[in-house]
Amino acid sequence: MSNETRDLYNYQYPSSFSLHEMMNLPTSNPSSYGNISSQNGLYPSTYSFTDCLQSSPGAYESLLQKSFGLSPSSSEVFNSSIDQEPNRDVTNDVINGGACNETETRVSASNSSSSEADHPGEDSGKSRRKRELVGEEDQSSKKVGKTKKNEVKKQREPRVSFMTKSEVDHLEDGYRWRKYGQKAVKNSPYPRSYYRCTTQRCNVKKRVERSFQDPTVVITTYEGQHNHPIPTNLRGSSAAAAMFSADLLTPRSFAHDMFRTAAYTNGGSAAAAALDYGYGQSGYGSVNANPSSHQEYHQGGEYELLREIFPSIFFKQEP
DNA sequence: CGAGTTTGACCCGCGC
DNA sequence: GCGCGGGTCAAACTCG
Repeated sequence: MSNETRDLYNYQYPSSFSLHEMMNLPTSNPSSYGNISSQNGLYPSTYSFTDCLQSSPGAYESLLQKSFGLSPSSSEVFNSSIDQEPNRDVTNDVINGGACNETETRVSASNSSSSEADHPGEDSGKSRRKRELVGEEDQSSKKVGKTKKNEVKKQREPRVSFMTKSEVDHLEDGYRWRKYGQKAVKNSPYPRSYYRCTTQRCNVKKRVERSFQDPTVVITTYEGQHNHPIPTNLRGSSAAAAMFSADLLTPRSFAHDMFRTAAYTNGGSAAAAALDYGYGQSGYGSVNANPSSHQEYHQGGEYELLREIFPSIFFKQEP
């Protein structure tokens, strides 16, 4: 694990980590709010979801642009905060959030380099090196993986992580993911699952783990940017697909994740919908790009609710 | 039969 | 140099 990653994690999960304390919110009703936080250092580190809802849709889009880097150069914005103030006290930056929905989400982002992002479709890091070695040197022995001396130091994709209060481990974001690994996390009873985008030449990855200090909190970390549109057949809704812009900036899917979570946890059909994708399949971290689950979600009314809440997002652009 | 999951083994970076 | 832990691979397996 790189220093950068450690910084990111230290930043998010200080030893005294308490979601409620961090959000400066009463613990009696922990599910009645949501926050979006940013670590860019240029904007308030935490945005209140409630504030977003109360403000105009345009203001919310503006927020997304700022906090998720939808404006031209997201990388630089997020990069500086992680590198410059990794130990910043999150608690001090938290804005109080009122009743909003029943999902709380914190978002952070990091980006140590953009070289991979400049070449979407290329694999990164060890796997590529390993494959090259296997292919060029010895196909029969995959254990002979020696690092090439002159190889440029491994560069990372932009990373963004967020915490979501959810019973579901793997939040659907519209993309299709293939699980390629699972590891036990040190000092945590919950494993970490590794997913990769199933689209060819798209090397976006995401890690999903559950906070051991607050098991109701799911920590999702995205790495990289999608270089393809959302599989529309998964959604069955052009409006939902339109939520994701053509530029496919990763953060937009985070927003979508939050909306999804909000919908799933905000209403009577939420539990049933949540059960439909995630638990009850083959266990921890099953892929959930499930058309049927979406349909249930859509028909359950949450979709319409979100359309009302975030009209500018849902109706932003039709391709 | 193809797509996705599981899981043990392996690789590699890092701290000591 | 060694051990640890994170990340990845890939064969075997499951499921629709």
